Amino acid sequence: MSDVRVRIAPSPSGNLHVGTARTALFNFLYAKKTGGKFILRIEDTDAERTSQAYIDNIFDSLKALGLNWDEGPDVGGEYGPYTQSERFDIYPKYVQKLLDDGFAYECFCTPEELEAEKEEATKNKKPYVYSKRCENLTDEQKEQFRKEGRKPAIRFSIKKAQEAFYDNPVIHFTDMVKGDLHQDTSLIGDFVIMKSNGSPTYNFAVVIDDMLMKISHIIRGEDHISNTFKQILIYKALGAEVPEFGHLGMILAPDRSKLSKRHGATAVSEFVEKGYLTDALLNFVALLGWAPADGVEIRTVDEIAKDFNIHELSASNSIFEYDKLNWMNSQYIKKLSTEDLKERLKPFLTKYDLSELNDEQYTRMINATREPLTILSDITDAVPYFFGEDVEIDEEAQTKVLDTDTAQDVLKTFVDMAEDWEWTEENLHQKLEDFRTMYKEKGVKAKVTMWAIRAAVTGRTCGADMVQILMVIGKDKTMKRAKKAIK
RNA sequence: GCUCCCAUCGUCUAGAGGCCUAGGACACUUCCCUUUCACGGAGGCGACGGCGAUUCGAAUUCGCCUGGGAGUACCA
Repeated sequence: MSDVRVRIAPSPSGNLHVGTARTALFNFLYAKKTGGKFILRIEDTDAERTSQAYIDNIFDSLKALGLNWDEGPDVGGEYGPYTQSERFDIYPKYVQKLLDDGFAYECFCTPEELEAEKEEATKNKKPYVYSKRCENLTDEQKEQFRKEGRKPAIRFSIKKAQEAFYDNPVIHFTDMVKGDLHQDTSLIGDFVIMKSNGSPTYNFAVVIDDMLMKISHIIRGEDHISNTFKQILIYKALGAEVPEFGHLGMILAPDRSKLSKRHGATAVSEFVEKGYLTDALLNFVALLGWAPADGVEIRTVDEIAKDFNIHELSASNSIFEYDKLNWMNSQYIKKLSTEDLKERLKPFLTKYDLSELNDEQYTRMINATREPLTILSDITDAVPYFFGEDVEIDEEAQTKVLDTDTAQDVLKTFVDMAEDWEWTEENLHQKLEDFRTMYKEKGVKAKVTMWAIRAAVTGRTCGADMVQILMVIGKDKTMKRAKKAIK
């Protein structure tokens, strides 16, 4: 078996999409599993839509996901350059070869003429297939067009290629995930491989690049299936070895439409900004189409790679549901060390003055509030009461708790007694327990007792463990807030 | 319109003729734990799109229908 070489070839017309990330992951896994190479190629032939910011975003996102490439624009490699726009000078040679071998021809049709053909086809409810009117132009006719100032595009002759390599116009290939796939080539129009401005089209450039980069397996979205037939014909016409193909189902939004901006985040970087961990995102996206044999869903890329088999991927589309991603993210957050979490949470705490807390207090706050975090940004609204002298009392805490006679009584007693308490974790734990017991004997439920203190000190009816809160806030602030809540 | 792909709980999936009164995970829900929220633990709800065919036997094979998705550019 020849060396496995797979690639991810994003087009920098946007930030790295989660769908692209999943495709990259499956390629990466395949390379890892087979000991092959994973290559990154930037397909920026459409200068109009390309921007450096997007290229940077693609690099950064892929790196953040840990999908490191063996060859690519930045790291180089034997078969560079790995940026398509830097490869423009190598395509004409292959166009010429196709021209010489009769697999391609010049087309002088104007956009208007092409448009008219298309309209005619739709009017007659016929599928549009290029008329091939330029396939057998005489030299005189070509000369005439050139005199008119027309510049030719180069089209690939589907029929010539088909007849040269297949007995039947219906051609087949075996897809690694979908199995036998077929297409009637007579329905494929002679597509342009080189635009009149001299730049190659996608279908041509990919083949040349994949061929020259010795890509052995092409794993990509199923939206490329129709391209695959065209590309196979080009490989054949060029006398090149046709790689293996594997087409993945698409990722759809919950409404079954294409995952787009209106559904929320679509780019990996957007998920990160929202507080998703790249490991969780990658793990989640791996499960869209792949299932672990042992049922253990939370696993690292290495663990996935061990059991990964491209032939076991699901052939169908899958829907991107936040519920499971959220759950997975919370699981990954739980596994983070305190030190790690402390750092990762800082970007989401910028609205607070962290200098109010020393390291011990900050650590304590994080440990006390980390449990319910689904995404890192949840921390923002979970900790306001740890900062500032006073707290904002929310409505529920005020009316349902602080306004009650019981709460007022509890607070008065608390203020009296706590004045003498030694402010250590162990002691507070004991004192509060005794406090609850005392009230329980008066017929006040433990949680009602605690609610009063919590409402006064945090302004809320729920939150982190009270002992931890008191430890972080300190005795002075606690007493101050408690007194303030007493009417 | 035409072509191609796909089709198991709401979602992600296991299942490659009898092991399936269809398994797991998320979500939802009940209970337990508990100073609140949560976490955790134990349960529950919940699916083979329809119709034919093959077979002693079909979620698993075949056909048709239906539904969903994709492609149909001198975009990638």
